[in-house]
Amino acid sequence: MPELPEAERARHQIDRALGREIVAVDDRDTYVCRPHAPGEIAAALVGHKLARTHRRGKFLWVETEDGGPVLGLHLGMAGRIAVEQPPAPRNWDRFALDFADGGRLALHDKRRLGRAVLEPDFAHVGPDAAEVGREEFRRRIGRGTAPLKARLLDQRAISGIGNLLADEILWRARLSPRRPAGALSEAELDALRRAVRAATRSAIRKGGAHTGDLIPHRHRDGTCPRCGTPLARDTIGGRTTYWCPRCQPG
DNA sequence: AGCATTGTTTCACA
DNA sequence: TTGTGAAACAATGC
Repeated sequence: MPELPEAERARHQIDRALGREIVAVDDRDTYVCRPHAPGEIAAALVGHKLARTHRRGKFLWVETEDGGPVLGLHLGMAGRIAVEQPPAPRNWDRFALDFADGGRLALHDKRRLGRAVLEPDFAHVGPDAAEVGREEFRRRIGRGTAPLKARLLDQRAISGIGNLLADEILWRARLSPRRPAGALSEAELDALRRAVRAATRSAIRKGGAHTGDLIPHRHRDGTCPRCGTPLARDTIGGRTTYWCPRCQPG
């Protein structure tokens, strides 16, 4: 599930747990908590209270009160954040904080590609896709020979766009996912940025990246919801890509 | 059985 | 050196 809209939703979940004292931490999953050893995150967090949540793209982090340790979280391919008062015991809770009031914050993740880490480093993560300014967007996206879709998925360029959102954005902007990123005009880059913001905000409002207009048609035999042309399908940027060959030529 | 998957990182190669 | 693309990672569902 998780792209930028789901990460934003997860951030709101974490907000519900602010101010409560952490009394226990389940950090036993050494893959999700790598490179930390079991107990390391627990030792750092127990006794602290979560103070403030942040998000850049799909990356989440939480400050603790009085300048205490920072906890970084990532939902990976299938993660969710759940904050529950009477903690419902669940399978697939890969990481969890227990609070003094009996509540629990859990990273629920069937796959184990989610991540919990202390003092996360975002030096290599680009600006948030919904916040990036026009000039910086032109500079970071409109360069190189990589296909446009691959560039949108590159979290070092801008962060937050995943496979579904990328297809939705390119369809809205009427741009081919195969176009070399550096070949776009400034006008095309500006239009693309508008589509990024519009699709992202719409997805946050509606509840997820899967709510896009193109997404229900993203399957073999799918047709363009705008013109009815059968959608093209190929692997671009390492991911399965659907687009309308008529609306998005090139 | 085999392949695909809404993500990220690492490695190989031009 | 830089940029790009493929593979690895873990686990599940079709």
